Amino acid sequence: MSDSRRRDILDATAIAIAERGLCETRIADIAEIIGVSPALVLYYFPTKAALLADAMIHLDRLFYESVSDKLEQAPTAEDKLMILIEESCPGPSVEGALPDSWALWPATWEMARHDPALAEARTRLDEAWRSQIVTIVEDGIAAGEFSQIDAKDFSLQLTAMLDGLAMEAMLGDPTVDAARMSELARAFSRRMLKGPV
Amino acid sequence: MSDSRRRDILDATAIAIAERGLCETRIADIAEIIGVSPALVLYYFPTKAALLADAMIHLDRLFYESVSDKLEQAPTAEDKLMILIEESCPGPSVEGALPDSWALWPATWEMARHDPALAEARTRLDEAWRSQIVTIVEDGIAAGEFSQIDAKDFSLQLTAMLDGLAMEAMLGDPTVDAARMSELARAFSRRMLKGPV
DNA sequence: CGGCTTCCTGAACGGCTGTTTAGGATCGGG
DNA sequence: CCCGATCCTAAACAGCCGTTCAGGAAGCCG
Repeated sequence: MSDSRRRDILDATAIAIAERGLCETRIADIAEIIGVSPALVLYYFPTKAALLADAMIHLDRLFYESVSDKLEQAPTAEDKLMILIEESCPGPSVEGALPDSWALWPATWEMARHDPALAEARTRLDEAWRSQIVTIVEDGIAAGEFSQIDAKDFSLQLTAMLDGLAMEAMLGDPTVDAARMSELARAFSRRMLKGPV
Repeated sequence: MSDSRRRDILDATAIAIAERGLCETRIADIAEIIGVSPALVLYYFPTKAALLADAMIHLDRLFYESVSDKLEQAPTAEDKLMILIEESCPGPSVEGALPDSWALWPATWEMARHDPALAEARTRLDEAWRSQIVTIVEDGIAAGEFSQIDAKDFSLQLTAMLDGLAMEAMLGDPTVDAARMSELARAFSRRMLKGPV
C-alpha cells in the first residue's frame, strides 16, 4: 500500500468534492483527477463513503497543521490570534488545487450527521483547534496583553463566528467577503480581549 | 395543482433530508412519508434537485416566520433579542416531525455552492433575518437599552456565531449543547450591547 | 531465473433510482 | 349525464455507478 498514492487519492477526493459537490462526486471523477482507473481507488479504500470521510479529515488536518506551524513563528499572543483569524478567511479558489478547508465543511457536517466516526474525528480536531486558541488567550492574559476573560468561552465564540462568517463568504453573500470577515472577527476579538472585564 | 399537497411534499422532503441525509434521500423516501407514489412527487416538481432546493427554502421560511411572530409579542429590545437567541438553539429532534431548520443547513450550504438560485434565496432570507436584528438593536439603542454600537456589524457577528454554535450542538459536540449555546450567545450580546463603547 | 508481492487495469455485474408514459379514478360544471 | 380537468398510480425505461473479479505488468528477493 503506497502511502503517497493513498495521499494522492485523498487530495483528489477533496478537490473533487470542492468542485463537484458532495452528492455529485463519483469515484470516476476522483480517479480521473490523478489519471488512474476507478478500480484503483477502491483498492486503497474499502468503500466510497469511507473515502469521502477520510478525505475531509485529511484536509482538515492539513489545514490545522499548516496554521499551527505559522502560529509558532508569531511572537505575541495578539499576533498569533491575528494570524489565526487571517488564515481562517477563505482565499481565492484555484481550479485543480487543494481547496480551502471551508469548501468541505458543509459536506463534512452533512456527512457527520450520520457517520459517528466522522463526527468524532471532526470533534477531536475542533477541540484541538479551540485549545490552541485557549492557550493563546491564556498566554496573552498572563503577559498582560489581554484582559482576564474566560478563554474557553472565547474560543467557542470565536470559532463559531469564524465558521458562520466563512459560510457566508463562501456562498458569495454580497455583504461578507474575506476582508469583511476578517474585520468582523478582529473587531470581536478586540472587544472581548481589550475591553474592561 | 393543489397547494396543500405541494406543501405536504415540501414538508416530507425536509423530514427525509433531516433523517436520511442529503445524498441518501431518494424520491421514494419522500413519497413514502406522505403515502403517495414516487411519480406524484415528480408531478408537483420538475426535478429532484429543484424539489430539494425548494424544501430547504421552505423550511427556512417557516422558521423565519415563526420567530418573527414571537418577536412581535416581546416588549423590549432585550426581550426580543433573547427570544431570537433562544429560538435559534436546537430543540430535541422528533422523529417524523418537521426538523429544526438547523438540520438542513449543512445540506443547504452544500447545495447552494452549485445552485445559484438556491444561493440567492438563502442570501435573501439571511438578509431579512439580519435586518430583524439590526432593527431590534437600533430600537434598543434609541430606547437607551443598549450602547451605541454598529448594529449591522453586530447582526453579522451574532448570526454567524449562532450558525457556528448550532453546527457544533447539532453534531453532538460534548462541550456545546443547546443550553451552552444559548449562554454563549447571550454572553456575547451582553458584552457587545451593554459595555462601554 | 522463478515465484511472490505490490500496484494497477479492463470489463462485467448488479442493483438502484430518477424520470417518463399511458392510463385510471374522482369530481365539478355545463 | 357527460366531459374535461385535476390528481394520482403502476409499470417500464434507461442509464448510471459502486463494486467485484480475473488477470497483467513490474519490481524484489531468494
